[in-house]
Amino acid sequence: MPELPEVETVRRGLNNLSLNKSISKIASDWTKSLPVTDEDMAKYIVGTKIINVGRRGKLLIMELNNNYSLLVHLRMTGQMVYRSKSETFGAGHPNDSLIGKLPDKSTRVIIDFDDGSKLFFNDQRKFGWISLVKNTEINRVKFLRTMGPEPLEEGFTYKIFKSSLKTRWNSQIKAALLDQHVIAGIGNIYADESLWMAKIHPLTKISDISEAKLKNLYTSIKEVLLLSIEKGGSTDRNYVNAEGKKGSYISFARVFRREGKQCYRCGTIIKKMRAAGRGTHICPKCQKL
DNA sequence: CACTTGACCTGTCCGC
DNA sequence: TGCGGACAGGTCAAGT
Repeated sequence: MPELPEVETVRRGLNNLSLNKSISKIASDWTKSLPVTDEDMAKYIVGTKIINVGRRGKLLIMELNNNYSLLVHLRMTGQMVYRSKSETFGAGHPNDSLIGKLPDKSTRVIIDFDDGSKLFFNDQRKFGWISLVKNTEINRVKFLRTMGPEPLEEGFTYKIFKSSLKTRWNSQIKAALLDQHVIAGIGNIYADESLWMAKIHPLTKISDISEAKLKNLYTSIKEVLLLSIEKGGSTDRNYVNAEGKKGSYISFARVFRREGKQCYRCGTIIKKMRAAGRGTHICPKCQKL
């Protein structure tokens, strides 16, 4: 689920809610969700505070005040939800809250703060994880070391975009967009959205894409990601922000999950197909191979 | 090298 | 209502 806009929304929420509170406890009932020994938890996590939450691609980086960090990957169904001491149910209007009382059956990790508030890592499918890393070692984490450029950073020029794509010049464009080594943070939703916007068929070989269309794609990626952040991300199924609320981008989506409906540009019926092994949505008229 | 498949998990939906 | 299979937003390893 969570791609760059969703992870960025969670990051912002956690930065507002969870900083500078002393961690009194951290516990998990599923080892793979928190591959940290009890000794290391006691030594490096308990008693520390989160002083900043950063992001690289789809990875959250929660910096502690002891030169260690917790890396959080939400994968498909992960959630990081903060609850103050008095909150049992989600804050705000019930319509934008997806989850109720916590912990629930998908809660994998609970972080307790000394003011009685808690941070819940929920993850239905158990693919996500929270790991502990010394700050000086972060750059050596392979996943981070080999990650492609951040599409919303200033340094992400068209030139960088193109040279990054050159590493997979003979690949299909959608497969390359999903590859975190090429560009960080794009997943199935925003790959479909940006390809629709740039009028490129997902199976097109990159070397066959015209310079003009490639430039459109570069612009489209940034536009789509920025719009989604503005809408608080996409809640297709499980995704919620740090307050447990849904994002609204999905109702603005141009093609994703719009199978059988009309293309907003030309009225043609949106088709679902497979590309890069994933469900893929296209307008057959706008996006020709 | 590029692409596909399977694995990691749980839950939901659809057809019979 | 029950059951089997397909599918779900991510990533990696192994196979073709």
